Amino acid sequence: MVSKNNDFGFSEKILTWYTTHGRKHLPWQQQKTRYSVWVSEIMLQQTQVATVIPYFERFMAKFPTVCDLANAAQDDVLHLWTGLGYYARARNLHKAAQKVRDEHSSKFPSSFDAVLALPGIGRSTAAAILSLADNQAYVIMDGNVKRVLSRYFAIEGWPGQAKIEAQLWTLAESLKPRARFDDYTQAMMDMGATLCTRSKPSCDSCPVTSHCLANAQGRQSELPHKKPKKALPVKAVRMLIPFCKGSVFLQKRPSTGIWGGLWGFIETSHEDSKQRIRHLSGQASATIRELEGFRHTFSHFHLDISPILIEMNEPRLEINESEHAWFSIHEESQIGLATPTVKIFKQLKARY
DNA sequence: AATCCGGGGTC
DNA sequence: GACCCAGGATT
Repeated sequence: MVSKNNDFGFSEKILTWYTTHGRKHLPWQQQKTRYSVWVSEIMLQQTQVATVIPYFERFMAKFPTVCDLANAAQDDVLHLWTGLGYYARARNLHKAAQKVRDEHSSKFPSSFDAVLALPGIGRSTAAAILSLADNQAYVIMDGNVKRVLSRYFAIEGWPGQAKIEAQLWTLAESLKPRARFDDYTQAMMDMGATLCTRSKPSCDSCPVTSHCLANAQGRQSELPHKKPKKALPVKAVRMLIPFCKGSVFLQKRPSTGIWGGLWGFIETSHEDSKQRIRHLSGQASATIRELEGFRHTFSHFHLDISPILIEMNEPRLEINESEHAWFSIHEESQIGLATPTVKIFKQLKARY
């Protein structure tokens, strides 16, 4: 038996704090079901609460049940995800809903292993769904918990590292309460989000500050240790924009890779662009002009985008690749678009 | 174990 | 501009 870290009563202190100071009015905390909690947890992966709220409201209004989601078209699902990022989350959500429909009689499973087997759900998200929606005895390990525990135990090393993360899981298990697993999960997230924040934590208001090693050592700003950083590489692409009578020509991107499943402009390297432009504009008389370029930064590289407008008299294009179509820039289509695509749409609207 | 996958809030 | 956020899948 591992020595208990909760002799001090860590979880009891956290739960008492939550009763008075926790968040209880977020949209996904009302009429909680495993389905609604699941949708919110997926949206909240690597995404802040304030950003998620309007997306969650729209999503639940459009797909009130897991069955509605399973039966939806992928383009409809991705459309509601436009601008939220990490689009694989939406594709996995859709696939998982179909799995629930086909293998669980449209009822979101309640066993940990069955939930974990759904695409897009890992250990922490499975634990969040089952603790928050069902009060099952699981603890989570998200960015908030990592920060709280890294400080409380003065953990050395970057929490994203596998060894450190395993250590944090063990500590989190050792602090698990005997009941109120739903409140405890929410409380730990609230602690990290509202009190044990990344910068300027409110240690004076913290219910466990008396036993916090970071506080005792005055190292709150140093912990948790930061991710080792490295310089981001720069890539450059041209985006070709065939334009005719208020519509642009887009292609549906492959489901793997960047912006998977979204619709976007034809991308070429600077070297190949001349030939591609000649080929695209050769079908009808066309005017070529460069729009203002801009940089789009991902977590792992910079992308310098040079938009090339190809104004055509007739929407005639001979493209052999599948999944191409014209879309009006003035009417909203029910498809998923990446943020740079939306940005170019806005440039075009200002012009026409 | 390291890399891939976005976009935006915050400082 | 740097950092990071209710992480998981892939390699």
